[in-house]
Amino acid sequence: MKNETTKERILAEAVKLFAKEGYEAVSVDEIAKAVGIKAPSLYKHYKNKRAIFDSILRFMEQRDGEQAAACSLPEGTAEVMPEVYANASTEALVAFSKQQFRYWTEDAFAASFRKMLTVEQYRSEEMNGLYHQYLGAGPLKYTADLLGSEEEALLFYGPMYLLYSVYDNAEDKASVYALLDAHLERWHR
Amino acid sequence: MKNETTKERILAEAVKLFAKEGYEAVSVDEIAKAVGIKAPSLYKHYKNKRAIFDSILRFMEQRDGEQAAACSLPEGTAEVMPEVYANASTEALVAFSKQQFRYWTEDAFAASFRKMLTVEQYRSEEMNGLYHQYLGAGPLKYTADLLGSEEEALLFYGPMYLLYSVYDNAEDKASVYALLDAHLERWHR
DNA sequence: ATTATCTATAGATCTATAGATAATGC
DNA sequence: ATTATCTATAGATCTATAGATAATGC
Repeated sequence: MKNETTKERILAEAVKLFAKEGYEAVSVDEIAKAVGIKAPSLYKHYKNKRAIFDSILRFMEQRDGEQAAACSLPEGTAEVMPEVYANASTEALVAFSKQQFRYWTEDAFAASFRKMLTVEQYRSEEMNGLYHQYLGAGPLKYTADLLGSEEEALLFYGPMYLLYSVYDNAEDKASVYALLDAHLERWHR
Repeated sequence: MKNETTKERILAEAVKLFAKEGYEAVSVDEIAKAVGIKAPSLYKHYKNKRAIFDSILRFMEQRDGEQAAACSLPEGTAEVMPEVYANASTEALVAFSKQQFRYWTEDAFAASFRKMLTVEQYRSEEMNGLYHQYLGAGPLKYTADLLGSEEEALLFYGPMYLLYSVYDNAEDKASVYALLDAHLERWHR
């Protein structure tokens, strides 16, 4: 693969630590140790600890934009573009959901980011907003718009949302993917 | 109501702060301020900061035991007492689930405790275990035992689990209870 | 007389900076 | 010559204790 820069390694180690312990509980010394440098060296790459956190948010924002573009699903909300939503098939929703689940579980950065948002969600309005945008009310609303029913959306996305938690705790990850597939099967027949 | 002791007030304020910020991010000074005393006074009631946290866990453990006893639902697992599980009706599951949801949202201590476990779940094996016991794999397994199907259990509990998150973020709490009721309706007809 | 609170503070830890030294690029 | 790292450390904050003072119970 590509040679990661120190700046990138800091981001990767920081998001892992923030996911496990929460932003405040992680010291810059811990991050530095994980990267294999001394704490003051971090400050050559980031202005301060908060700048590392902010970079994680911006990095994810960028990646999310790229991914949405790559899988050609409508961005924006139903209000903005109702005709696109009306035309999207349930098949597409199933395929998209499966991909999203794999992304939030298998992609190391995304998985850490998801946990980080989970543990930071109550600390500020901003974090609450991002949590729901990426993982909570956001996907639920998106699903409701496509399925045309909030109750159906709950039945569709609720189990997926719970499976993230099951996945994180599962020894046998394959069995969780099997459960997800069985669940999603219900919607394309 | 009863006159709360300072020791109880400390517990109540601490769980609120731990829920919002996470254990490590909360200083004993913050807890003391919330209670309306100076930090050193806390140490007359608890040996140290960790003892406050531990008391929260023990208090919840006790309350959970009491509640389980009060609503006469089988404790223990299906392996231990399969005949009891087999006889329990889906009606009872619906009623119990509705009660559980109200407990974890309306009861101030339980709601804070739920959030606290959410933000502490990745920090240690113990916290991961408690999170799943109270909110994740525990209720899911319990439901699967009663419904006799893991997939059905996902459909039943997944939406409930997601609604906790929706509830926390909702301005109109009543609409969330309406959604929950509509969801649970599916299982008793 | 005992218990709860306070002020003052020790000792640890944490963020960030200053300035020296080593590594890298022209 | 510039950039990345290091050591040393200032200054802030945090947990916990010591000892004085106020409040409460017999």
